[in-house]
Amino acid sequence: MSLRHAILVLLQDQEASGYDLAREFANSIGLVWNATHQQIYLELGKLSEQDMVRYRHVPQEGKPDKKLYSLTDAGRAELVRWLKKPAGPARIRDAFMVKVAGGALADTQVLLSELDTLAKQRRERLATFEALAQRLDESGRDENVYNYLTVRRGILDQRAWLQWAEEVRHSLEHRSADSTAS
Amino acid sequence: MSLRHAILVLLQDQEASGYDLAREFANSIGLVWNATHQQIYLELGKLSEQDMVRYRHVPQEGKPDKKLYSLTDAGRAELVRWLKKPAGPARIRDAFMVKVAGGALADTQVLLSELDTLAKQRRERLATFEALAQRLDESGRDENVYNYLTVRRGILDQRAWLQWAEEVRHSLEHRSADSTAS
DNA sequence: AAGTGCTGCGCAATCCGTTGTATACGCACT
DNA sequence: AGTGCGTATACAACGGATTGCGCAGCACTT
Repeated sequence: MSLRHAILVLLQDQEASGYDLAREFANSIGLVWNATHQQIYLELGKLSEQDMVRYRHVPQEGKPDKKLYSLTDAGRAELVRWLKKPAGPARIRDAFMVKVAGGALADTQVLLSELDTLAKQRRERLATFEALAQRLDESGRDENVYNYLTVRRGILDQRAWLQWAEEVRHSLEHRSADSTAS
Repeated sequence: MSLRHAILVLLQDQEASGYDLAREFANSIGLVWNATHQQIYLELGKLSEQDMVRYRHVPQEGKPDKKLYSLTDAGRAELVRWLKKPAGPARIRDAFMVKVAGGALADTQVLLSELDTLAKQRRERLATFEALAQRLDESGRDENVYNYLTVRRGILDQRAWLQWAEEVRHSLEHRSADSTAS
């Protein structure tokens, strides 16, 4: 249960609305921890009840009003406390990998086309991250170490996945050629 | 909601007890989809109510009795059906990565020691997977494609993570040397 | 003799997360 | 004029997942 801590981390740098956070969870941090907007608004509600964050109402023109949240001292303290104790193991739910494992019963063509779709997404992300890494590298290095390392993780992860995808394509195309021939 | 499908995939090859499945979820498949024994037993219960799996009671000596589950035709049909429709995006919850992102507030030494612990686990897994890959490679290649690809994913993933860990160590040790000196 | 760990199954409570629905306005496209 | 998209927040219902607890016997260590 540390969606709350992920939110606190994001609010550490800058104040943000629930909507802003949702976007960040869809991009950068999303590779590491995902959450939908409903979860985020709910958690922000709890956090502000517990005085870990505060918000100020910001009226806008042409757009709905928003609430900009920021950390309180209690929130920062909670974050520091959490950072000290060991993190639990990472958890993943990768349905596509489950499919590959059960591939013997699957239609190879279906798997291949899904692989393509996913590979495309990964390539896009990779490009985004590489651009981001370069920007971070140029403007101040040491100040952004933690952001930089996070982005690097994203890059290495995408590359590893894409390399694996190549192997899969090779194996499956080989297979489908066999079965087409027979 | 496809813990059920992960279970069906595992039962595709061989009959297994809930306990066996739990072990597999802690090892091989665990990298891709995780589940605890309570979840597994619960899901096996539902699956057998819905006639997707059947079980036979196997008394044992010196050990508790067990139930060996296997797929029914309905279960196999459900699996095939599921394999056809596109998988949702992968979801992850990696608390350690959240910590790195929030590293500015963290104690560098704590992060480094946690990194070591995780790296050790990853190295062990990597060794296990590499051994497994070699065995699969030797005994029949094409029959085990899907297992082989799954294991390959594990290998590439561990390697990417370990490479990243090197970068992190480098950056953080540099940092801690700075702060010690100042 | 007591503690620890492995094999094996399971219930109950609670919490987390997903999905569906709702509201509200402006802008762009068709 | 209608449809869809982006900004912005939020509730309700359901189902999935975690945590805590419990039982039971054998093997091995301390």
